[in-house]
Amino acid sequence: MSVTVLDVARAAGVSASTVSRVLNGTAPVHPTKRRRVLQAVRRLGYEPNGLARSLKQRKSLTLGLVVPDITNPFFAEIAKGVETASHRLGYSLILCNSGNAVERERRYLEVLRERRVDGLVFVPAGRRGDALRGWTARGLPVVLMDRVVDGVTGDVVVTDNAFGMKLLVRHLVRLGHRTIGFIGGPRGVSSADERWAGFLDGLRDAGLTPDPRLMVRGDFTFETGLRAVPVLSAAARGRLSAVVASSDVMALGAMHAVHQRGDRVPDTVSVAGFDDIAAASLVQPPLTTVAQPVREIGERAVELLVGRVTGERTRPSFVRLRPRLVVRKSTGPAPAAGARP
Amino acid sequence: MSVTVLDVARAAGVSASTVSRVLNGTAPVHPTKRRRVLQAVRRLGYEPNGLARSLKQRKSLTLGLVVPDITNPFFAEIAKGVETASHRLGYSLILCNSGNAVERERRYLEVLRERRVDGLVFVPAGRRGDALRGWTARGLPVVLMDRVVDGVTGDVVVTDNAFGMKLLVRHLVRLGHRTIGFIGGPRGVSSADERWAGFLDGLRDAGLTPDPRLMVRGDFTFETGLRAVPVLSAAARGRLSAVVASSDVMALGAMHAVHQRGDRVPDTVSVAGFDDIAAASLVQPPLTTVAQPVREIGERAVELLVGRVTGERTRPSFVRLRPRLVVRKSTGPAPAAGARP
DNA sequence: CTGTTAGCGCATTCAC
DNA sequence: GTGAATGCGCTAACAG
Repeated sequence: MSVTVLDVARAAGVSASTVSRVLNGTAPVHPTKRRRVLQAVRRLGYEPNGLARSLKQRKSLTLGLVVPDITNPFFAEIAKGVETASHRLGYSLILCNSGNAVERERRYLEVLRERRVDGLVFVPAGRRGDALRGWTARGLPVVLMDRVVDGVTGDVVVTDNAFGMKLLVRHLVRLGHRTIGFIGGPRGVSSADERWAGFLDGLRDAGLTPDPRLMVRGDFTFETGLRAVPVLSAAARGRLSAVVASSDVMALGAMHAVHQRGDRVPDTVSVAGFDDIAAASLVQPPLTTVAQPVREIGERAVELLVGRVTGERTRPSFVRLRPRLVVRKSTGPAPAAGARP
Repeated sequence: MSVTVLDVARAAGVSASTVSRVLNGTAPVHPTKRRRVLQAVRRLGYEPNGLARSLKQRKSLTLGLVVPDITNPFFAEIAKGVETASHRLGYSLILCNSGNAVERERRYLEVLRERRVDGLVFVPAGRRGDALRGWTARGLPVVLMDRVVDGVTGDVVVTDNAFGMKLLVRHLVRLGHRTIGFIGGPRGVSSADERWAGFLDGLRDAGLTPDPRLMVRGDFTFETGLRAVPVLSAAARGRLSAVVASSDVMALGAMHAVHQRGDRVPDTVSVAGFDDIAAASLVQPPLTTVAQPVREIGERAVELLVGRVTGERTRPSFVRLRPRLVVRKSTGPAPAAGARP
C-alpha cells in the first residue's frame, strides 16, 4: 500500500533503523548512507506515518480545542490564536464545538481521550467542571481559557475582567455619567461574575451607590442586549445616561435598541462593551470597549499546555492578562439632566 | 501505563479478541462473557487507544478542515457546519487556518497527510490548486467548498453565485435603480468571478448596459468596501443610487462609508451584500443580502467526503446550492434624479 | 462462538 | 555507526 521505512531502507541498501535515524536526526549516520536514504525517500515519495509514530512514542502531537461556539467572534479569535500557536509548536489541533451543551462537551472529551491528544485547551460551557473530572483524574494536561470552573486543577489563562470593567466605569464617570445601566452575563460563568463585581467596585470607587434595579443579566447574545434596554430605561425613570454591557455582542444589541427607539448614541445614551471583537470598530458609532488580548490568550494557553506536556513544568500556572480600555465614539459626555430617556 | 485490551481480557478471563469483539460488536459473543468483559472495562476504566486502532485499520476517522481565515464570519459558519457533521458521523476534525497563504496551506496539507486523515474539506486560498496536487495524486479524497480551483478532481460544494447575484440585481432594478455600483472580490477566486458575471448578466437581463467604471474589486475585507464608495461615487458623477458588494463584510464597509459622509441608507444610496452573515441582520439598517446556505454547505461537504472515504461513491459530485434573496432595510426605492451623490 | 497468531509502521533497545 | 530484534495496542484471519 503506502511506502514504509522498510521500503526506503531496502531502496537505500540500509536498515530501517538507519532510515529512522536519518529522518529524526536521533543519532549520527554516515554521510554517504545519509544521502542515499534521503534520495530514496524522495524517489519513493515516502511520508512518515504519524499514527505509527504516535503509537510508538506514546504521544500524538495533537491537542484538543473545545469552545462553546466557534461562530462567536470572540471564540473565533481565540481559536485562531490557539491554532497558530499549536501548529507553530508542531501540534495539530482537533476542533470541538460544544454548542454550550455540557453533554456534548462530555462526549467530546471522551473522543479526545480516545484519540490520545496530549492536552486540552478548553473554554468550558457549564459552571462546574464536571466534564473535566475524568480528564484531570487521568493526569491529562488541561488549560482553561476565559473562564475558570470549580474543581479543576489545570492551568488557567484569563483576562483581568474586574480591572477592565473598572477602567470602563471610571471612563464613564469622568464623562459625567451617574446613572449607568449594566447588562451582565450568566451567573456562574466566572468571567461574567468578575465583570459584574468590577462594575460594582468601579461605581463604589467613584463614590456612587449601585442600584440593583439597574443591573440585569443577559447570555452574551445580541438579543439579550437588545431586550435589556427598555428594562433598564424603565428602572432609571428617565435618568439613564449610559449602558455598559458585559460583551460587545450585547452592547451592539443595546445600541441597536437605542437607535430603534429614535435615540442617538452617544448623544442621548452612551453605550460600551467588552471584548473588542472586530465588529466593535466597524459599527456606527464605533464602540467604546475593553479590549481583551485574545491572541495572547490563545498563545499563552498553548505555550503553557505544551510546557506541561513536555514535562518542563509541573506546578499549575494562573495567568491573568491585562485588558485595555479602547475609547471610541459610542461614549460621550452625559447629557444635561432632563434631556434623558 | 494505560489499560489495554489485554488487561481487560485477563481481568475478564477471556482473550483479547473477545474483548475487541464485544467492544466493536464485530461478531457475536456469549452473553456471560460479554457481561464479564463490560464489567472489567468499567472496573479498570479502560479506554480504547484510537491510534492503535487507526494504525491497524488503516483509517484514522479524522478529517482535515482548511480555511483561509476562521475569524471571517462566513468561514466560521462553514466550520461549524463541517464540525457538527463530522462528529455526528464519527469523525474528528483537524483545524487548519491557512491565513490565505499558499505556502502555509501547502505545509498544512503535508501535516494532514502524515496524520493520515481520511479526507479533506477545503476552502483553497490560491487561485490554482497547486497545493492539492500531492494530495489528489495519492488518491486522497477532497471536497472543495465555496470556490473551485483549477486541476482538482475532487467533489465540490458551492453556492450558485451567479443566480444569487442576479436575484439581487433584479430586486434593485425593480426598485428603480439604474446606476448601480459593484464591489467585486479578487479576480480568479471562482465565487467572486461568478458573482461578477452574475451582476453583469443581471444588468443585461434588465436591459441595462453595464458600465465598467462602476465595477471595482475588493478583497472581501471591510476596508476595501469602505474605500470603494468614493471611487464609485466619482465614476457615477452624481447618479449613483445603489451599491452591491460581493460579500456582506464589504457591504458593511460600504454602508459605513456612505454614513460617514453624511448620506443615508437606503434614502440616498441603497446597499446590498452577499453571504448573510450574522452581522447583516444586526446592523442599522439591516442589510439586504443573498443568503448562502452555509450550514448545508458544510454538511453536504462532509457527507460527500465520508461517502467517498467509505467507498460508497466513486464519481466526483458537483453540488451547486441555491442561495436566496433576503430583503431587509438597506435597499429602497431609487431617489428621484438630482437628489443623488 | 472463541483463542491463537500475525502484523499495521515505527522507534528503540541491544549487540556488534 | 549500524543492523536485528522487540513491542506500542489493536483487530483480522485462521483454526478450532
